[in-house]
Amino acid sequence: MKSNTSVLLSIVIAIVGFAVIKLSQLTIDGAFLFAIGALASGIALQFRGTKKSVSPKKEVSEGDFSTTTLYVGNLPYRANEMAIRSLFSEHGQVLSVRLMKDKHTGKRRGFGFVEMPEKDANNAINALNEFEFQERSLKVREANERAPQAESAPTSDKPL
DNA sequence: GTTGAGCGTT
Repeated sequence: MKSNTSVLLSIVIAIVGFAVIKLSQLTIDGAFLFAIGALASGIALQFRGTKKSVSPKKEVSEGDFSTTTLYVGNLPYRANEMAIRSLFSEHGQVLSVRLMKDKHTGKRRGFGFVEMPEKDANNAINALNEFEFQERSLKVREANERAPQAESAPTSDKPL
């Protein structure tokens, strides 16, 4: 889509450059060189863009499988996200780990959220709930849904 | 630097 535009742009630049150089009483060879150079650069850019557009096609190994957010409570204050991630990774794939910290002081509040696929989530709950982690009994359950998401910017509240 | 039931940010 955009590559076509860039090629078109390069062609336009080549033609315009050709005309300008020709009008500025330079040699025809110079105008040709300019035009060819512009075209070549445009084509080269298109090739690079194509290759780059093909390469970033990894990740998304799970696709849009149903994910469950787990609430993890009674965490030791010295626990960090890496430890929690590695601990939950032993019972399923961990998509994300978030240990909630106080926004004012930045200190950990002792609980967090772990996002996993549903099957792994149940497995992790059964395996890690009330599991002794660093002298603390973990509390793992399904997390309640996040705060009522304010839908975008309410410019005008009008029920149709 | 502390504390110990709980459910939360781009």
